[in-house]
Amino acid sequence: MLSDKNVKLEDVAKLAGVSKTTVSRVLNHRGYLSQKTIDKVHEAIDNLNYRPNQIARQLHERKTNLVGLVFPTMNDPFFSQLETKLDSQLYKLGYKTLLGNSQNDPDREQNYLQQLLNHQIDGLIVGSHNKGLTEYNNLNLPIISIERHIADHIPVVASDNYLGGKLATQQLIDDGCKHIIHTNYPELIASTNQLRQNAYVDVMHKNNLPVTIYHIDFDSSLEDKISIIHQLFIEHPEVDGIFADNDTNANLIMQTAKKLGYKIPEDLKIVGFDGSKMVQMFLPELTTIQQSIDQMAEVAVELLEQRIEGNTEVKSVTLPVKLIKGSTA
Amino acid sequence: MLSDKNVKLEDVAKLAGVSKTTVSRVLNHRGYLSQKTIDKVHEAIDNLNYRPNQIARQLHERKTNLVGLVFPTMNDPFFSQLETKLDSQLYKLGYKTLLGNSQNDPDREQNYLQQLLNHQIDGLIVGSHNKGLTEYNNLNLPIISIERHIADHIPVVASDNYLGGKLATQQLIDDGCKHIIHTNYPELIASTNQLRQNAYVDVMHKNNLPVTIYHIDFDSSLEDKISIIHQLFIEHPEVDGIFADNDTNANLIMQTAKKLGYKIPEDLKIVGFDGSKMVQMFLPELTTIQQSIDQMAEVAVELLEQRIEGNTEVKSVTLPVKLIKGSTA
DNA sequence: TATTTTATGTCAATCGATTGACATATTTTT
DNA sequence: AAAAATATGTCAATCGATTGACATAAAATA
Repeated sequence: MLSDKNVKLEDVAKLAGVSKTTVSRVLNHRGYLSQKTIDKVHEAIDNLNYRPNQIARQLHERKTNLVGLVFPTMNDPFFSQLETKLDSQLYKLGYKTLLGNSQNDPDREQNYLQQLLNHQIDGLIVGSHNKGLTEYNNLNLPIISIERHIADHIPVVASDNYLGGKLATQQLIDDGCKHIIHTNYPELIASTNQLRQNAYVDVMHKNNLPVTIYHIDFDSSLEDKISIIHQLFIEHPEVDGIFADNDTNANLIMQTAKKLGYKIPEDLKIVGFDGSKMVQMFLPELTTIQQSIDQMAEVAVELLEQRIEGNTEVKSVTLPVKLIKGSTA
Repeated sequence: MLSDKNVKLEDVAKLAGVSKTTVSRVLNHRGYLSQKTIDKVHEAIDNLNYRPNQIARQLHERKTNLVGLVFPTMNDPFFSQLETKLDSQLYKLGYKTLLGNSQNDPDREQNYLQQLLNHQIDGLIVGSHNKGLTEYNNLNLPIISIERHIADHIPVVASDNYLGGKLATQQLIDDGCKHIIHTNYPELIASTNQLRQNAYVDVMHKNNLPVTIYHIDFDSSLEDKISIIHQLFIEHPEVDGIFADNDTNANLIMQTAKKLGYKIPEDLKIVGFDGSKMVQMFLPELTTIQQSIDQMAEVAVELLEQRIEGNTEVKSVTLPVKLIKGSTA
């Protein structure tokens, strides 16, 4: 078996009977070259199974074609769809994806970030939830954020969360619900989830309905989430509508409600948020606010590319949402 | 804002008033050093926000600490859980993850593979479904495969698929099913899915029951999958049990069956395969064969590490499965 | 005081590919 | 035949960090 790793440009040159410079010219299509030489060199490359060492090339060009992705997890319908699409879009532009899933652990996120930077990534797409990481502020690196405000100069790609919250709440009201509860994260400062909640509060107020919010931490265990949901039903047996901040929680709420004897949608109506492909597949009955997840990825990569190209005037982008009508509301 | 990208070791040396060698010694803890110098250097590093260029370091050490993952997609419960855990385990060993999701497109997989190799990855973990890619055979690179046979010398980490198929089929038989259909991929040559099917066939034969298999391509569209499932019910209205080769298909089968008026489990019993966390969450009622997905990732990373360390005697590993009893069978 | 040990510096090579400057052949075109 | 275009080579520097060889101090120990 030929060992690729140790074959270098020089070996190709030797075998083809030409100079290093000529091989480099063939590889990079520069200068004058005869067809004969080009063929000879390619033949040698094939014979030796030569592969140019990107590391050496990158060192010279000071560009790695590596983009880091920093997200809390991949094992979630929303993030897995998003990262899949990001990877796919980056691939089209010739970038490779370096993972940095932080599991929402701040230490780990910071550490990941350091490592990604050490790897000389050309850019970064961030969608992690951690608060208080100031590292991002001082980076001299193209960054795009998804659904999260990081720093003033970092463009954000986000859904029209306020509209989403409005649509969800209004749907429940139109369905005749009087006691509508909203679930969301406990810490919303930097998250665009705040807008979903704001819309809920505004619409409820406008309709003179009572506002009730339960906090479900994104990172807490399944058991803890279910326990909070149980508590919700115990403390508010009158609830007849729930607007969950994401589909995963909507699902848990549905399952818990069914166990407690609620009939959906007769006794209780539910609207989720996200509308990922996976949830559409496993839970098509869920009425939800669908984000344009794939489009978010497309736009994020476009913006990042612009930043990498040196454009400093990159603006944040808001994307449309739409209500997907299932049978739960 | 201090620009990190352009700060190099030499700048640190200059600011600290020491030589490049001394800075390098501080960074790599080599040779004799006074505390005073160490402090001075660290201070300069902090002031300049210096970060050693990994590319340069890697070029010298000929090690990148990068591991490539080649899988068909991330937007799938099984693969997303697997890749999440792989990333997490690799992280613990100091490796970063370079993504290569092929969408099961052979050209793309080959291209990805080339690019990963160009990036001088230290190792590769493969779980893609593509057949006929001979590239893997000639690579002088540590590779571990997951649930797929690639080449004789490449260790495979896989579940006890035969046992899984046996448990699933037996469960349906124990439930009194007489007309049990199995769904699986059309091309099983390299896939360990073959064993699930073999077990089904064996158990059915032993019980003198008729064998019926439908092929659902992993990569075909949702519509095509559903269409095949529809056809299944049209051609075999007598079916009373289905053993699906994965939970995603089991889900589609359930949904289609319900639409056609089947009651589950009264009229039709279903057993899936995979038992990922996400499916457990969204479809807890599904009876399924659970693979030890997290453990697969753990073992794969362990084996890869051994290969990277130079151990050429790395053996394939088979992991246990267990039947998770839901309400569908 | 003589001898180690500790602390730091200088210098150059290395990792592998790229590139600019320059030289020297061939061809091809006027 | 002269001028221009084409084809290749040599050489050295560069990208940034690492390292070995060697030199030279200063501090600690015998």
